[in-house]
Amino acid sequence: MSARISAHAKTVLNVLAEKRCHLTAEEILESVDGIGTATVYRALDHLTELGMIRRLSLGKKSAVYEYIRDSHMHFVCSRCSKVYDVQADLSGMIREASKICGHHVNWGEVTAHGLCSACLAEE
Amino acid sequence: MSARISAHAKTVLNVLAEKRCHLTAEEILESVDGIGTATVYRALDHLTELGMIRRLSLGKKSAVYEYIRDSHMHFVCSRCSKVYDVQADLSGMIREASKICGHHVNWGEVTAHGLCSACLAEE
DNA sequence: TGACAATTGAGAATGATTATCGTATAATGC
DNA sequence: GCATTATACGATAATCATTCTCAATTGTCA
Repeated sequence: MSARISAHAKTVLNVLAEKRCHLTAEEILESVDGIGTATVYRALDHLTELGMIRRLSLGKKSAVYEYIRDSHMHFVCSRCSKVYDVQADLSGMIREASKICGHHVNWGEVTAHGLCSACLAEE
Repeated sequence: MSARISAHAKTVLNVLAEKRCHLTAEEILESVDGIGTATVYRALDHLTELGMIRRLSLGKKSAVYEYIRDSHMHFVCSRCSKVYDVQADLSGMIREASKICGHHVNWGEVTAHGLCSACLAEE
């Protein structure tokens, strides 16, 4: 893996950095212009390997990618499938996990599942 | 959704309960006999909705399912993609998350990513 | 400039999951 | 027990995200 970042990969990175949220490959594909599908997927893989973005599998659908900014967790509604960002400092938990599990932990992913307040109100 | 569990769904549930680990739909399909693909997927969906098993998207490949037993987290090696179970009581964290996020949290999923000790040794 | 490596896009291929649909089985009312 | 209805089933087609292939283009650097 080379550490070089092609112009197209930079564009993809900028999209993720500017829209401050998780996007699917398809959403990224729509917001850039004149970049092919394979190239977007390749850029996402490359940036993930470089540790500049993260890939998350939150639901049954496509994976989402997000620019690494601050430590936060996700809440996924089991009913409407909407994903919410939840600000929470996970560093202590990651450190803890690292100690327990006996492997070298780079980062941690915390996802809460349940019923979001909007869906709860409807019921 | 009916709360009834068909004979085939019971078989699927038993497989997950006996092998005490996360299995893909395909692995389950292989270890049962005379149950069609669609039926296994239907059973997995149904059991997930009933809250008897959990669906996890841990890597880039297929989803895995696990019988709900105790609270633990997962470690996924970024190099070999192997998944390790890590015993850790997450209840405190879930409670915390519930408070912060303002939604109704049913369960939480914690996944650590990094280099497993086996891969670390090889490098 | 020339040679070799890396990147690209179009489209085919893959692989997991879901939908369809005719049949089989189970549940319910009588 | 029998008729009626709802559910579950399997085979297979369809879908959809993602990856692969490959020829063409572009970038790198001596």
